[in-house]
Amino acid sequence: MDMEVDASDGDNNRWSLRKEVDKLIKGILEHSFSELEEQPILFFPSKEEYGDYQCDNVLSIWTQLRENPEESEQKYPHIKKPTDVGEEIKKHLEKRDDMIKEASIHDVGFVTFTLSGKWMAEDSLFTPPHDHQVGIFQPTPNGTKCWVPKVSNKPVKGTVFDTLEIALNAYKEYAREGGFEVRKGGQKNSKNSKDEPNNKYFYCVRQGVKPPPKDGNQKSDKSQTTNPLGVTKVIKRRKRASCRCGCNAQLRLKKLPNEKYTVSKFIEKHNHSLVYEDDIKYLRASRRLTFPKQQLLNQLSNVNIGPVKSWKVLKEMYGGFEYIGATDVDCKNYKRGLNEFIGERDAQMVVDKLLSREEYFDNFSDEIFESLFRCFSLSVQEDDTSLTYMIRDIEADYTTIHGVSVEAKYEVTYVPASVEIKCSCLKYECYGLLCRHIFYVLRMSKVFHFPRKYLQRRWSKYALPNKIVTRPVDVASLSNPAECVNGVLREIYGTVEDSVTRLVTDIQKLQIYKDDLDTLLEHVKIDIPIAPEMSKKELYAAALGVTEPVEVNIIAPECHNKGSVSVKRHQTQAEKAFIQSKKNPRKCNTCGEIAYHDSRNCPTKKKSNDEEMDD
DNA sequence: CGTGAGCTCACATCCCGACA
DNA sequence: TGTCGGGATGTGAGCTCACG
Repeated sequence: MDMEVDASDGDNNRWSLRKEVDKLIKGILEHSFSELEEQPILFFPSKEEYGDYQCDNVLSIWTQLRENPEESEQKYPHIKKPTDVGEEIKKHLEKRDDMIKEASIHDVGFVTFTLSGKWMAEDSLFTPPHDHQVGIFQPTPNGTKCWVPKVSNKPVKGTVFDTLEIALNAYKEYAREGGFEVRKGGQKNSKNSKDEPNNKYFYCVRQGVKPPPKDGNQKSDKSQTTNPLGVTKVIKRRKRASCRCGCNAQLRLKKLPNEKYTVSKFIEKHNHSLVYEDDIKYLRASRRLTFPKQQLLNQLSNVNIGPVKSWKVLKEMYGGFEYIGATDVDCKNYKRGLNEFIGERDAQMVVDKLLSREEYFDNFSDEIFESLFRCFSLSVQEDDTSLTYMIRDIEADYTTIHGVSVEAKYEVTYVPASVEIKCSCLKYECYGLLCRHIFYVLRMSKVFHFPRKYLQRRWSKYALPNKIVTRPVDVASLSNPAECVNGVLREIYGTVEDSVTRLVTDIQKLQIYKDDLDTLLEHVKIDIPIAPEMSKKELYAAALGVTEPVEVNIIAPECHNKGSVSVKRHQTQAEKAFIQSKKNPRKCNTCGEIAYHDSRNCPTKKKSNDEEMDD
């Protein structure tokens, strides 16, 4: 039983199936064998046909009764053998026919029983004690029950939302706090189908009921398939419970003339109990593998750490699985999706990535050439330490919308003492390559050697990284936006880590630092209230730092390694000799010796073969 | 059809007892 | 005390099913 909670957990006052069963057996034992102070001994039976629970108190009770046979004979005249103890328990179990579907006795008198499905499904039993309940329970006059989420900020009728997305997010947030999940419902489109719909419905995820199987499409628990070779295979169908129970809670939105949406109907009553506060973290709305976490999963997978181990790493990092916001299964599914996304396109992706770099980096020598013929200095300003050139680039002229050509001018600042140079075109900052304007200024300043500090390691023959993972020194120089995000993320981690390292001894300052970060987050939240939703594919592409290949022309060659990897433990010489000693020697037909070889692998034969090869 | 999640296989790793 | 064998358990990856 999935819902089973350890009955011994005294701090937990929540309703549990096991506790109810425990209570029942305890009552029976107290009633029938009052002075024995027997505690219920309950197990899950070893065999499925025995039912849901097995009560093993029989032997314990029988042993105690045998200690004082005469006294027991007086008190329990009907008990003559262990099976009678079982019968006694069974009799009382059967009296509770609302709760117990079936009870029987096995072996020496163990009682096994099955719980009634109707009893388990009864809502009142699943209603947790009042203080643990999320929603407010309301019995209605006609006897049906309903639950209302206890949330202060609810989308009442008449509330106006700018877009459907905002409305959905608001309802989802309300649902998360309230303890239920949201599903998108139908919509009524406007005449122009490209426009946003006129009406849109959002429902509780338990809305509706599971549709009955269509005639002729009825699926039994087991079905048979026959493959082309005529071999029939029995497929066992999995049983999956539907959570739909015809709940009517919903949010209906209607488009206003100003393209905004208003709540036209809001039903807040649910016909089922809501999720406990403790379990809200398991709701889909609370589970989200954020981009940084996806990044971590991806990076760890690069060093052969799979999703489950990565999830455990996250658990340690965040101080408990409830703070991760994702289950291990979420991590596994993400990894599977990522692998699916890559598929056989890995080679294509690598090539595309390199080609996209080529797009950004044109021929570098051209840039020096262009500095000679396309760039001219318009003015030079000189102060104590630096020179500021205005450079006119005749190739970079651009036209505005009114057809007027605008001359491209760039400002280059040069500090001769430290050979510091910066151009307003920001090419170096973007791609790590100096621009033609800088070359022009360097030439004018009679600098005839390439400034060492502007020669990045990656353009040199030492470009191979020392480590597998390197933190980029210059984030802006990364070639595409996806790589930029990863780079910035690493920089942020680094900054935070550095700050904490410095502040680790000063808790007060660390707290101030944390508060400052919270303030920054608040600013971001005001700026971007809802995190933009990226599609799965976009997320995978971003995580890998690639764009999804449109077509696949390059497929990685299949690689067959010579021989196979031995999974056997390495044997020492002594061990090999020991194994050899157990074998019986045999007579070799080639050399005539009695040894541990035969005519096929005779050393003399091998020797003669080698000589032949040499000839 | 997309997706969450169960099932299974094969391999890796852990752990415990036996033995040198 | 160290090493080995082998069972138990953990894990990654692929396959599959069924809900929505």
